[in-house]
Amino acid sequence: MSIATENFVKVIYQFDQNQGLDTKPGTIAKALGITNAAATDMAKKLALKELVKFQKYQPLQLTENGRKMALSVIRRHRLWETFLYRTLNLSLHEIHREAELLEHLTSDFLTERLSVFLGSPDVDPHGDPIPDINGRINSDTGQFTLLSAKAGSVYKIVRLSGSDSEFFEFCEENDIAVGVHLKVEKQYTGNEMTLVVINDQKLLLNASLTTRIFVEQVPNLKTEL
Amino acid sequence: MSIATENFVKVIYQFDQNQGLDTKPGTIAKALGITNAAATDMAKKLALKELVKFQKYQPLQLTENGRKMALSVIRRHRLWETFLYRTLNLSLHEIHREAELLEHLTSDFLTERLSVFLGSPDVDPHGDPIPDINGRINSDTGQFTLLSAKAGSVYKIVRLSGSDSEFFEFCEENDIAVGVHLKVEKQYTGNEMTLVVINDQKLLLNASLTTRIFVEQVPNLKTEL
DNA sequence: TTATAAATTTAAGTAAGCTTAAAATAATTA
DNA sequence: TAATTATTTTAAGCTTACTTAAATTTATAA
Ligand SMILES: [Mn+2]
Ligand SMILES: [Mn+2]
Ligand SMILES: [Mn+2]
Ligand SMILES: [Mn+2]
Repeated sequence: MSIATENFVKVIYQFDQNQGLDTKPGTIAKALGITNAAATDMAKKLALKELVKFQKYQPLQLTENGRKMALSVIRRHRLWETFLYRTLNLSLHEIHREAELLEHLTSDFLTERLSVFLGSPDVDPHGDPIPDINGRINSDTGQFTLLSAKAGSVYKIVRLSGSDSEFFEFCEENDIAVGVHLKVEKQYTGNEMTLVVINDQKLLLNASLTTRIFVEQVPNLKTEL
Repeated sequence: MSIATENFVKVIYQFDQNQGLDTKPGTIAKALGITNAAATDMAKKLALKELVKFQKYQPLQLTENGRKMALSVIRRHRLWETFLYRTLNLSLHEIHREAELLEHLTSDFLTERLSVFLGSPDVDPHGDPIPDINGRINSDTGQFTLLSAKAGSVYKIVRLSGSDSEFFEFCEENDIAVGVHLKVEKQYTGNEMTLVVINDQKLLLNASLTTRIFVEQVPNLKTEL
């Protein structure tokens, strides 16, 4: 399938995952940098190919085939990210930018060689789950965002969710990385601000950050650090 | 530029290198798997973009910009081949097949990171020269094909030129590889057959092979092996 | 509830990159 | 040289992936 088609089903899948974000043509169009008209047009064409369910004025939905295609693109994307991060030492935002292209011209053969070489990883360097060869993906991993973390607890960062370089640069500069432990000092619920401590440094994070930093409970370390 | 354009200027460049092969639309068309009409069409369009010089019924020629583009694609191709060969251990024909795609969606940034990681190689695993970042390529390296090698001399294989898997499989099965030494036993000039010895094994090669195996003189080993 | 704004869809059109069929030209063979 | 064959070019048409502009529908606000 074409690059345009692969990108199209991928953004539908991703917006569909982040429940709440609607998958009407306008949303897809903005994400892809095309006009609304083009997105509607594409949706109709992909409906004929049975990749997308299209009903006028309704949110777009993927068919089973569309979902499979999206997961296949995402698998290639995240395997490339892992490879570029580990072997070429690219940064968290560089790997995303390059994988956004490489994902489209990678054969099944190369994809599986990459996977084997990397030891069949199930998360990429951002902590994003890598679908397996059959499109199965590890959801429901007991992770949640810093926004809903409890004050006084220690957590392990397991995922940095995003694609813009500013976010990743900020994380890098402030020791926010997958695998790092942090303590939530206080939740300023009204203003959606969160005070955390990482490596003895205090950081006051707003919601645009805390909703993109996913953490996991660290049971036996609650009082340490 | 588009994938179609990159492939188009690349084959013109390559046919132009192998002096003798003409670069009329029909030749390009066959190489790309498109019709003659499509090749003529494309040639005209690329002439408008000043990548190709086009005169009815004449061989196609690259402009300076066209040549630069071709060399840039070839650089990306051969760096990928080197990378896939060294890190993922793909075979000589697998790396070609994959690089044929990857060459088109690789940013300048990634290209140079690849190059640095590999130690700025100047030949790929087939022995093909890798153009530098400015499009300079190491031609005239004192290499020649087995067809024109002298009987009784020892040579080092420096290049296996081709793209079909059958050729590379044959080479692999018979210890014909870049860096390997061989002795030319006899040249059957009339029938264009060459008898060589590699690792104590005698091999009788026809012209379709000897024209694709490039060797270099090995001055001090003439009598050994 | 109605007016207004926003989003979506339709319509018409474009460029890239192909196709087949026919016409023109060049190359080969008799 | 003339006739035949092969190649190249032109012409017309197709699909994909977009665009802008206008019409339609939905969502929001008065
Ligand atoms: Mn992409
Ligand atoms: Mn990722
Ligand atoms: Mn290619
Ligand atoms: Mn090569």
